[in-house]
Formats: sequence, structure tokens, C-alpha cells
Amino acid sequence: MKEGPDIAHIAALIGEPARANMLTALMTGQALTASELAAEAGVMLPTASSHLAKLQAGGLLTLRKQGRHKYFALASDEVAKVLEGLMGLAAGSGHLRTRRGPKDAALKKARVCYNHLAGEMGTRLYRHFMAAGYLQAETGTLRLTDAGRQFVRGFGVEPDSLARGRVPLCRECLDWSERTSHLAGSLGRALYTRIEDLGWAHRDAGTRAVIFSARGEQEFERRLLRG
Amino acid sequence: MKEGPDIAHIAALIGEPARANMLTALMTGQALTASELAAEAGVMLPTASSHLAKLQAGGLLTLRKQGRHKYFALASDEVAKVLEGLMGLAAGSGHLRTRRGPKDAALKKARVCYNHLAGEMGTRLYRHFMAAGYLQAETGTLRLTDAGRQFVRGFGVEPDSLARGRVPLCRECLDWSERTSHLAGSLGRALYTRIEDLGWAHRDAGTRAVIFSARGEQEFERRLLRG
DNA sequence: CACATGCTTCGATTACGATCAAACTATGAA
DNA sequence: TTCATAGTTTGATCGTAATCGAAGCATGTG
Repeated sequence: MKEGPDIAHIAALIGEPARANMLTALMTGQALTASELAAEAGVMLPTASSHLAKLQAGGLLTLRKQGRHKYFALASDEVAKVLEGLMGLAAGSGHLRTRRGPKDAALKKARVCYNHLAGEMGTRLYRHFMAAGYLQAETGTLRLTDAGRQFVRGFGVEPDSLARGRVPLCRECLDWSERTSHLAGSLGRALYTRIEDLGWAHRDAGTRAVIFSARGEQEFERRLLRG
Repeated sequence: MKEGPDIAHIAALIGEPARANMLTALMTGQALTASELAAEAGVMLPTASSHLAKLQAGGLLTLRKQGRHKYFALASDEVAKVLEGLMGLAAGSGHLRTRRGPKDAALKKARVCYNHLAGEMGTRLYRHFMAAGYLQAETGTLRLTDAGRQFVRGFGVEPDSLARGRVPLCRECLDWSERTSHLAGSLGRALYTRIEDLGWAHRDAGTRAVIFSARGEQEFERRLLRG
């Protein structure tokens, strides 16, 4: 009855529909302002403000002030991981909030998870990196091998500069649609950013969906899933 | 605003204190009756009954009828994994439900997570299995190598008979106190059962804590963390 | 300065869900 | 059969928290 951390409090934070909408919106990895989040959640500003204060107090969100704006973002990728896990449970229990339309197909194919690539494209990338020996699982964490280091460098991402941060370089993240892992961590983030920079893909405005151009997808296959 | 599965519903299920207590109690892996869970949650039977119906409808619990008893258990280790993740967040945000007493130290050292060994002892076991090459990470899942197969057989656990079930043989599970992985899946379960059968350890009644005897701990070190 | 924009605080309203006593059903024991 | 135990259903009560209008700050812009 009184053992371990207070799970109910933070689950209750996530369990309010307006707040859940906000958190889901932040799974894109973008930082959003209070007004944007209010719109996203379908509530008025005072309500949103109150919710955001609670989420922040609960350690789920971080805040960055910029001028008269307040940008909120998920506090860590642990938070994102738990949200993704909850989505898995919710999807498994069959209660989809919307019937799966054409938009869902896009989400299933490729989407952004917090800040890295998820969906079919994400898991294929992860699988290839493991199979090619670029990544190695070690003691519960993921290690980028020398071969992997060289490979990502060839793709225009410098791993050593990423390794400095607080966030681990490689981390696996459970994909709720594919039910298998994809690559997270600062490397996951950097790879996705690079994909966007190369113009292979862009985010669908306001959604988590990632739209690959025809050429972008070809290049992705050629340069990231081979060799 | 309306994208993806309904995360709020199931988070709300977990977010009610009485229900959270029940779920936490079930993290021991034991199936418990409605009355036991009522006591555990600190509510009367009618209240518990209502909560349990909701948890079951939400797909978080499974039910096994036995005579006039109803035994409830967590529906899957995905559920356990999410709960463990929430504990991590709650522990991180510092809101411990109880100040860490001597009991918490026991929990930190060894406890049962759903049905397998967690805490320091659990993560050490996992680390050793990885380092010795008994386990290998592959495409997001864990594989028991031939060497590993032989090793666990020597410990009195037959891996091939475990592999048949619906549950994967090996699976990693994030440990909320250690912040690293330990071994779950049917092998994790079998190893822990064997440890209990050998009399090395027993569960503290009603808690998740696992108490090793002095000899049990020595044997654990000698037979599972070496060779 | 005035004026707009972004967000917070206050206060009143409202709705939802947790709670439990009492009555009821079902299974088992004597 | 009668009694006991395990759990459900009903219905009434109560508390908490979500909601938003209106007023209040704070930070920008003309």
C-alpha cells in the first residue's frame, strides 16, 4: 500500500484528456507555446495555463522563456518513452481514438517520436544498423561501434560532438505501431535532423507524420539501408 | 488533437490512487483476489470491485476464476514495463511516497518485478549474462546464445521448454532504481523461480522485496555471476 | 506614452467519479 | 437444507478538479 514511488500522481497528470493532448502534441519534439498547446488541447488559455503549471511541477515538461513567449517541451526522453509505452497499451486494448484513416497510414510509415525517426522507416533503419554491426547492445545500453562511427560520419553526422551531452548517444525506443525498437538518443535525433536538412523528408505541419519525397525515400534506402 | 491511440483513458486508469495501489501490488507477479486487492488499496470491497472491472475493461488486468475466487493479474509484461517506467519518472521527480527507510534499501537491493528479479541483483545478473556472451541483443530483442543455453541448463532451467509460450524467452526490462536493464521474459521468470526453489531467497510477504539468505547470496555470486 | 499580445490569477460554476451501506447473486461447506 | 464466504449491483452522498470569464501582470511594438 505504501511502497515505491508515487505512480498515481504522475499517471493522473497524463490521464486528463486536455493534458494528454498537450503531451501528445509535444511528442513531435517541437517546443510549443502555451497558446498553441491550448489550441491543441481544445481548451481556453486559463485552463491550459493551469494544466501546464501542473505538468511542469510534475517534472514532465521543461520550460524555456523567450521574450513574452513560453516554450514548453517534454522534459526528457524517459517521458517520451513512457508516453510511447502508454500508446502501445492503448493501441493494444483496441481503443483507437480515431478510426485508422489515410493519415494513420502515413503515421505508421514514418513519424517523428519526440525528435527521432519512428514508424516503419525508423525500425528498418534500426534493424539495419544492428545487422550491419554499426550498433551493439551492451549492458542495457546501445554502443556505436567503430564501423558505425565511420558510417554516420560518411552520412554527415559527427558522433563525437554528440557524445558530450547529457543525453546518451544511442538509446533504443519502443515503437508503438511496429512493436519493436527504433533508434533514439542524440544520434537518433541527429540522423533525423540530417535527413530533414538533406531535404529527403519534412514533417507534416502539426502532426507527428513525416512525409518522405519520392527521391528522399530512394536516397534513404540507398544510403542508409545498404552498405 | 485527435491522433494516435487514446492515451488519456489508460493513464487515467492508472492515475487513481486506489487503482495504482492495486497495480503496484500486482507487480509482484502474484495473482491476487478482489478482497486482497481491496485491502491492499485501502478501500472497501464494492469500491475495489468497481475499480477492478474498469482495469479489466481497459485491458490492464486479466482474470482467472477459481471456485468462488477471482484472481487478478497484470495482463502482460508490457503493462509491467509501463508501470516500471512510470515509477522511474515518479522517482526522478523526487516525490517518493515514503521516505526511504530500511525497507527501501531492501527493495533497492533485490525485488521482484512482475515475476523476475530486479534491483541490484537483477541488473548485475543481466550485466554478467551480456558480458559473458550468454545473451545477445538482436533487432530490438534479446537472444539466448548457445553458450547461454548451456549455462542456464547447468543451473537447472530448461530453455527449450520455455520458448514455446506466447511470452518471449528473453526480454529486457528497465529497472527503476538502477536505471538500467534487467532480464525479463519467460527465462527471467524461470531463473527467479529456480532461485526460490533452491532456497536462496524468498519474497517478503506482501512486498516486492526479495530477501536473500547469506548462503543464497554467496551461491548466487558463485554460480550465476561467475563462469 | 498608449496599445497589443501572451500568459497568469481569481472566483464561481459545474460535472464527474470515488466512496460505501445495503441488498442481491453465486459458489462452496456443513 | 442452511449457513458462510466472495463478489456484484444499486443508489445516495460527497469532494475534487476541470472549466472559463474577467481582471491583472508582464513584455513587447508603434
